[in-house]
Amino acid sequence: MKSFCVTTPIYYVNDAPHVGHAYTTLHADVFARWHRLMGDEVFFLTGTDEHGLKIAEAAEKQGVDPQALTDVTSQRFKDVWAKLLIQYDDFIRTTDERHIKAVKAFTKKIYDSGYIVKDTWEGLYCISCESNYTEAESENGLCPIHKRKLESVKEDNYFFKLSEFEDRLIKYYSENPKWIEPETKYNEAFSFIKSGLKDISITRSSFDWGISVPWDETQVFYVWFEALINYVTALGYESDSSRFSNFWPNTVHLIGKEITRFHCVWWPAMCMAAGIDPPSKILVHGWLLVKGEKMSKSGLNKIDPSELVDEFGLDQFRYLLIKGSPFGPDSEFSYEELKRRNNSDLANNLGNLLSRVVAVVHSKCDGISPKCSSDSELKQDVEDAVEAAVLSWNNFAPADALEAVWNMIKRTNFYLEKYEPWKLEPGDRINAIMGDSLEVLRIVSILISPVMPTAACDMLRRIGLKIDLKNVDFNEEIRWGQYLGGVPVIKDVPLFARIK
RNA sequence: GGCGGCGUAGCUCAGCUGGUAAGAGCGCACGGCUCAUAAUCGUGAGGUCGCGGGUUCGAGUCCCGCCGCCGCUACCA
Repeated sequence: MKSFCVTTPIYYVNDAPHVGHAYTTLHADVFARWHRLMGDEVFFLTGTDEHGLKIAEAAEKQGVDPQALTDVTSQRFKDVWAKLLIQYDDFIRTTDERHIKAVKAFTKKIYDSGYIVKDTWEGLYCISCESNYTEAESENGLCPIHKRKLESVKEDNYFFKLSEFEDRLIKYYSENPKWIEPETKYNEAFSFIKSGLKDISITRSSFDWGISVPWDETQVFYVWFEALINYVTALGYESDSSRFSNFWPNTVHLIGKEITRFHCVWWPAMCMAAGIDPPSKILVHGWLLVKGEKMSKSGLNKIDPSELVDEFGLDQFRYLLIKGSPFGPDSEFSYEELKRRNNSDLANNLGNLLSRVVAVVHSKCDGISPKCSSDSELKQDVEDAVEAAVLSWNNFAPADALEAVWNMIKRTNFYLEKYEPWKLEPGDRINAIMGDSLEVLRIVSILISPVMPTAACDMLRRIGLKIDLKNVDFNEEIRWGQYLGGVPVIKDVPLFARIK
């Protein structure tokens, strides 16, 4: 059995879940569901990142314990994922005891190998921004935003000797040209590495909401350095070697483009330092833009995924998010576009196809489905579409996979128009046409099930089938000619409602 | 400043190593149909492929310059 592991970033709990988070997590979910459908052993990991200064400050402001605060804010993510039917196998929190233990083991290993050393961090700090700046960013020693003088700050910290991994990273990148996709992000990270790497400060001593350094209790790890380790924590690093070796390094990380460097430069070096292989693949996606602006916590353009689920329906929202924004480039996200796509792709094409097929079976076949024919003229188109969809799924291009499926749907609407079964007298001809149409619907429902799990089941129910999609031999089930008919076809409300 | 990307029909975008008459979806217009969720099917619109040069028998597709937008250029979740 093949294994497949997919991860999302762990989300910083300072931020309320929005469609941007949902975009990443939903992609991970459909990839996981696709691989489960293929019969692979799947591990889908997500979670929350809960340490760091910002959380400590927020907790203090509210007069609560940071752990109590993150218990609440972490739960918000779980709630949204439940609403979106995100089927993760594990939800890790960086405040979990298992993570703290794994971080200590992981970093101790690096420390013992001599790749973590103590040094002094010096930098420029803006009190208004509460953040550090580099010489290059400062404007004559002034903060580029507040135009006030930057303070020079010094702190004794531990440093990760990233510079020592330059050659190994270059070698790794050269030997694995497809390990980061899209290619532009690979190039970006690679050129960053080739331009020379500096050591990075990985601990803080000015606050204590973090994981303490095992060999120096006066310091805690910088959130990023610690957070990345979650990926191996959950897979059983130093705690479950059989699971770990089963899923690592054959793991796919899904990330947004803003965190490319941490994942594509720091993380592989950290793995090398700790003596494990880097992950096999990192997929970088762009942003969802609202009127050209990134949807983010700081902007006012945050969109709550729950509201869209309420508006469009669960499966509709899942489809719209996957189909509307290809994985990779930035893309515009608008309510108008969602509505249009919902009405044309879902209501008019797929939903209406189901309705008209069911209606004709009722009016011409007494509501009992005919068997499909083995030599339908639809057969070749369907087989081509299946092949294209499978290829796209395996290339992590779910929007393209859906496109291929919709070609089958359009083809079938055309097929009905061509033979006008509603005009024919009941008989073999009608039976063949309707049986073939039902067969397409059966195959469609299997192919869309990773994206629209409940709609897929509902379609199967309506065409009189009881297929447990959790337990099918995909290659067997997807072949043309399995719709045997002879079962009642169910009339019901439209599968997908039109909006306004 | 350095490196890289983008600018194709009203909208969102495909167009790999240059070569059948510039494409798709949506929207729009007209026509057909009436089984279906005013759904579906057909036809169409006539876009200087950012601008200006160049290479070539032939260039969205290669080269140069220009304009506009964007990303990366180290510690922001």
